[in-house]
Amino acid sequence: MKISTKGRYALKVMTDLALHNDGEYIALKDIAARQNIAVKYTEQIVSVLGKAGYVESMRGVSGGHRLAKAPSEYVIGDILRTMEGQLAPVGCTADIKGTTCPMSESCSTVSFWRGLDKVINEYVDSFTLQDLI
Amino acid sequence: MKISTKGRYALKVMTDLALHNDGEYIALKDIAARQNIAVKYTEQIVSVLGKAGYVESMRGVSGGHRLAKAPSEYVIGDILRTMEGQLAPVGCTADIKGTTCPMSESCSTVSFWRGLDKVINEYVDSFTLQDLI
DNA sequence: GGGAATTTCTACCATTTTAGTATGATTTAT
DNA sequence: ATAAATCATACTAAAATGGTAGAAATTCCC
Repeated sequence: MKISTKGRYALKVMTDLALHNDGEYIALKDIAARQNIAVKYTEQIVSVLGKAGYVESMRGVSGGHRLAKAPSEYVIGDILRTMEGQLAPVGCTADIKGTTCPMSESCSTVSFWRGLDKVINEYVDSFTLQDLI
Repeated sequence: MKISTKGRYALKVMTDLALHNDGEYIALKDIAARQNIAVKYTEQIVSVLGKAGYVESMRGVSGGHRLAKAPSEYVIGDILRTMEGQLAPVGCTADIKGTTCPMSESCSTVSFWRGLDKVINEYVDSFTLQDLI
């Protein structure tokens, strides 16, 4: 029952960008140094965030990254789901690839898991990046 | 963000025992067959449940397992924590081996994670085995 | 146009966790 | 004695995790 470092670090990176959200591009190595993450690993994380449209990047000498939107427009749940995939705590509630567990009809634990799924997602969707800074 | 099969199967095993809670010992292979889990894997799970005092076992020909208490006395959160360890979604809130993350003071995401930890544990602690059957 | 700083892309890799399997010993009822 | 069951321990294949490494592409500045 763990959020991987991908999700945790992504949140750190996004809060770092939000705290330096003055329109300038911020170099990856500065973010990595402040958040104590390996530069090369930070690259991978920012790459995913960029493809999701959450950050804008600029190459070259004074390049770097910056937020694409205002901090209040980022829902934390969206960021985590982007990095982690579905936050569903068990596969049988998730409808992954359109397949559901064949026992789900008769399984008395399924509704319990669906409920857990719900409280997790409601929680992470109740915060924006603005709330964290 | 997943509950492992250990936790999921443990809940299945416990509900199976709760549904056949007539004081008789129930053979592992019957549980395994009904719940569609490999017998040998079920052994490992029941072993942990037994060491935690959740099930009573009897060896020999007409042996098996049964609940040690009434279904309403089992808190689901306890069962899951027994199988999975702490349910804390990120390590930095967990105090594992007495070590906390050195950045936790300055990390603005920590309180967010603590909150997630809280809603998860409150949810799983709000159900008993009786509620699932 | 050249060089330096930076992102971007692709591949690789060691360790840990997960989800079992396998083997065999021990206990108990009949 | 024997069959049926739990109990204990070791092993293993596959996947996920948490990174590293190297080089190419882009941009700015001189």
